[in-house]
Amino acid sequence: METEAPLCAVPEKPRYHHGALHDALLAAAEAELAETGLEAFSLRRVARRAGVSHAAPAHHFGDVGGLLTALAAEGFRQFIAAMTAQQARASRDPQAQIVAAGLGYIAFATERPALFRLIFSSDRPDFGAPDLAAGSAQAYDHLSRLVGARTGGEDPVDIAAVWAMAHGLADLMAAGRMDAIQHLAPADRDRAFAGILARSIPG
Amino acid sequence: METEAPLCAVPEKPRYHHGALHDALLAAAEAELAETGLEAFSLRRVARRAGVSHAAPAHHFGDVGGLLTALAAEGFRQFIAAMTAQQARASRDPQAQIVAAGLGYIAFATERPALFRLIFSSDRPDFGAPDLAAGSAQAYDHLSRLVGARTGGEDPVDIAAVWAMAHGLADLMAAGRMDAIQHLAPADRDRAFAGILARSIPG
DNA sequence: ACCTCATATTGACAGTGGCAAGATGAAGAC
DNA sequence: GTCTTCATCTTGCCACTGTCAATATGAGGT
Repeated sequence: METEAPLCAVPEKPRYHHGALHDALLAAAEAELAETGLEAFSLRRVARRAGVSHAAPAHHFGDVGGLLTALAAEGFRQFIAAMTAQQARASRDPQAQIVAAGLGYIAFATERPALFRLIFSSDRPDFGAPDLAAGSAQAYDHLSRLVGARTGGEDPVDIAAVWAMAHGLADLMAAGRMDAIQHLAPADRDRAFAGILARSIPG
Repeated sequence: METEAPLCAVPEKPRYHHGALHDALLAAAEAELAETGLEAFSLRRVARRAGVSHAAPAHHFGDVGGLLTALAAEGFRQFIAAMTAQQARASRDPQAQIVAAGLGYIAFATERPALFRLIFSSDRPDFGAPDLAAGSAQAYDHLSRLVGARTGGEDPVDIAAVWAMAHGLADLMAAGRMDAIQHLAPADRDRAFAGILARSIPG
């Protein structure tokens, strides 16, 4: 017979045993976070969005902190991906790579402000959890290597300078506080950011 | 008879008409915010701390957003005070003043992380409210003038660079993410911050 | 056929913000 | 003095939240 195997990752029919509820809940949580923001985030709303009972999320993730921890780990993966995406469009020059990574940093914060706040300005995820800690460390290492390629050694202060400049621009953009730059056309904006980011690069 | 008049601003006896509940609630809210953080902030806990009924805060501030708005406005005043306090200890040189303001920025974020997040990384206060908007604008103007004293004109991009560097360091410190610098002795830490802040100053 | 047990649901609990209705008492009018 | 007014504060209620224990379901192995 033709196999009715799960060709689609998200089955349409409401079944008691969902089968892929873990991933479906993560997707619903990410959508919910993007729409309602971190501060209005609710386990029960996520459950409703996924079309599932109100206690299902807790079963898979323990509690709201567990779900946000999983979401933050995924957030760090997307965060690193945003940086590498910008780097791929830039030249191999170490300085250009650092600037590009910074632009990716800012783009992520601007396009996914709630996720950005979850991974950088929230106490609710458990940053000691292996998955999340690994993501966080990987993000730091990524920036660290970029700076190292420029300076030769990996001086923590040099790394902190580059990191803080990118993070400051990103966080202020996510919060909508950079009026002066927010109103610029995208190309002008990126030029302004690139110029600012360059100031933080040692050498 | 001896007058039992309110010599003390905060009466001890529980009276139906508190008299200074507005201020008492603000103080309780600030303490509550510092202890439990922004994400666990609760109107009812504030009310309990102030020794008053659970609905009293809403009467004075409308809703939780109103209380947080008032708290954020007070936060901006303390934020500016933290910068000016550091500036007073530095030389009159424009560059030194900018660095000092940055150190005050960072000190405020480090010592009052919850308040810092309230004014920079929260959607709960109403930033359109007159008091709060004025505080926010005043903080920007403060930094703007400092940069202007250094460069002559007040180029928004120059201001953004200085602001973002200070903000990035402050936010990462408030989140406890700057491991490399967090472990330094206070004096060394300030020296490192001063060096990094200086990189963002134009000229 | 039967059993096992991860998967998901149901129902309850305390806690929360917000609202309406009522209680209190300070301040002014007569 | 008494009476009225009205901001202040409380009480009681509602819907909603996260978490827990108890229950129902059904897929896979024996």
